[in-house]
Amino acid sequence: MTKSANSSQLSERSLYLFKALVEHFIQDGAPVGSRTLSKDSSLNLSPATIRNVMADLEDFGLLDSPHTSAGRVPTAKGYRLFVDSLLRVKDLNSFEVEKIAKELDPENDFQSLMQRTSSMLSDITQLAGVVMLPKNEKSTLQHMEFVALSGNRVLVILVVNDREVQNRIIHTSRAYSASELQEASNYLNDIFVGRDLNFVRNNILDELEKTKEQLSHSMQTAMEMAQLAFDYEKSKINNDELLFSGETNLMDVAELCEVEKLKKLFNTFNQQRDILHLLEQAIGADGIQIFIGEESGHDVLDNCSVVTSPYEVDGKILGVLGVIGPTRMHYERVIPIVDVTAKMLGSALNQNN
Amino acid sequence: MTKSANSSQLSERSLYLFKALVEHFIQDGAPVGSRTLSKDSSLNLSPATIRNVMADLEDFGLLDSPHTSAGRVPTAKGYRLFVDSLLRVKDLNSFEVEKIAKELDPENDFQSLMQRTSSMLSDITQLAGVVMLPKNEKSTLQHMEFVALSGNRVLVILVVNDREVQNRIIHTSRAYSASELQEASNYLNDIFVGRDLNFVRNNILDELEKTKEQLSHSMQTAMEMAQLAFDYEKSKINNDELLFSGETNLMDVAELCEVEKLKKLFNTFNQQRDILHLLEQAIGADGIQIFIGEESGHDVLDNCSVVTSPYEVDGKILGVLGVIGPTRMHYERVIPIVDVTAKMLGSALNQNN
DNA sequence: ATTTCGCACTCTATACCAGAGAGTGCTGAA
DNA sequence: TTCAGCACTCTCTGGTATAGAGTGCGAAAT
Repeated sequence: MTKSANSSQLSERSLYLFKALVEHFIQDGAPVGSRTLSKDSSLNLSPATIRNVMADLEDFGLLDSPHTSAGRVPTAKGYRLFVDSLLRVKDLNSFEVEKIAKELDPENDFQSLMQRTSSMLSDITQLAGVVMLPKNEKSTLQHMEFVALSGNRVLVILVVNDREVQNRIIHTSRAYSASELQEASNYLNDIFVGRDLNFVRNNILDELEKTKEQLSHSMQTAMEMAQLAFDYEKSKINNDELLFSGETNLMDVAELCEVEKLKKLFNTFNQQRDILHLLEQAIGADGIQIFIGEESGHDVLDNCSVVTSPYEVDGKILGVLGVIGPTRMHYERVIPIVDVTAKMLGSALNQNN
Repeated sequence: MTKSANSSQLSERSLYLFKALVEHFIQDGAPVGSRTLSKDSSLNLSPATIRNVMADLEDFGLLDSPHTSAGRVPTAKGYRLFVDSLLRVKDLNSFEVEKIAKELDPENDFQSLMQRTSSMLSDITQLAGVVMLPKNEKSTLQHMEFVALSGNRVLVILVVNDREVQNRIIHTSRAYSASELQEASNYLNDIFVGRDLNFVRNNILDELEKTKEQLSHSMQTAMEMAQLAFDYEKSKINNDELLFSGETNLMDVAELCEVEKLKKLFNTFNQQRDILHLLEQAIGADGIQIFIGEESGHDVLDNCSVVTSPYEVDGKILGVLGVIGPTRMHYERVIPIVDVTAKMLGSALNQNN
């Protein structure tokens, strides 16, 4: 102990044993004792020696024992060391790559591509999958269309960012004819196509004011349309920025089998807020990022790890996807899955772009 | 016992006691014993007498005892009798009606109205809410629009049934200009607006063939558009016909607190199939319909009841909504909530129609 | 004839105890 | 430095005893 406490580095052997212990624990879920590890690891050491090493590892904060006679389990810090330095990631077999590729067929439209990505992640890992939809901070308006409905109602359709369609119903002061609406939309399209949506929202009235002299009739229509359409937009809260899948898989996880914990976790998923916040931290990361247990800063995720990766098109990061599971998960398998999925989603989006 | 076995009718007093017992059980969740009931019910009977009555009720299949010394619980048949004949439904207080009305503001668009209905149901009952979206068997096409995207891609927008917007991306053999697309959509709109979507799907090519002589250029464009747009339509599976809310509320229900059961239940929700099937049975019902425990025919719902009501516009039933909870739920409260919600949703849909 | 009392009986839940098993830490010898 | 030995700690399991709740039934009371 004196030695290991002095040296800030752990010996090769200690690390080897630590790795063996973590792998063993990930496999079994039960605290690992010295006897087990002695048999298990290829270096022939007696349980007693291993106990010494384990005591050192515990001093370093890498291991913990639930109680005196229960073997050791890795701490969050331990997992951190494990995934950062000791883990050797497995390559995916061709069958798995095939499966991912098949699910992420670029032929799918945007929304269903996202949906498929999420459920594929949960399916293949048997954990919970999550996909953050692209933040549309820089949404450019591509097309605008008005359709007359019955009553004094008009359906507004906005095509944004070359793929996304938003629609909403507005109530107008009077009924408009199809041709009036056509005229108004032509007019507005001419001015605003290619502009940022926020810009449109903020400047629409001013812009229209400026060009008031022109064709006053279609102007009037356009004014009302635009005003109503973007009033609505302002009040709209987009509450569905995350797509979850396979939450029920987590019910099989022994660490989470208390109903109370599960409830909190599921509620957190439903609220989205906390998870969104977490994933936003990963958006800047260069590739895979892993949040282990308490590291995430959210109590509900205490026994959970989140493996994330941003996905990008043309080098621009659009969003983040990942997998949520117990800290005791098969990182060597989950990590490449998340990695490959992020890359494939990026390229699928690129193709269908 | 001889007497009650002979007479197929239960005495007034037995029914009164039965009702008291069910109410007591719904309140507490614990099997109800003779002593408790004797104190509780206003008619002054000794526990022994009540025991006799309870034995009769058990013979009738209305009660069951988990074991010899545990008091009685209602059976599914018992609940049936209770909700059909004994239950006195409470009126909602104005506060609750207010709340429902507020959530179901007709100003909301169709999709969010449905979403709000579901979450309001779960919120107000503290159980799980479910709303079946209208089956669009008779979808009439109201408007059709093509928007050119980058690459050889075209965004197809269909407005259906005066409220619903469907959109999809098709890949075309070459790039089309905005004006070509405009021409094509004008052309197709002229022919098909107001027709049933199935009709359009099946006859689109024939119809176009018939009018081939006319303007051959816009025809060609229209042909390709139409074909691709509705090919896609054919392959599309609408998997989201139900909107669930508040599933996690069920985690508090004592009867379901085993993780295994919860998992099965949640999976059933996700698959939608079974619940959809159940709700379809309620679509023909005249008003509130209740499925109690095993009656539903799905094992996962063994300890659950489903309270449903169809909602309608102009006397036409559009779909079904309801609440899923433990058999031991406060029917006298849940029933009017479901009832009022269905009516209010109907009128909200009517107004925004 | 119905209701009630008394009593024996059944079943569950809880606490307590003992023993087995797993694992540790420490000491002293190799 | 490693390791065998040993005392110790803690959990888990099974058995037993006991209290409590509730029943069913026969006999007495109304």
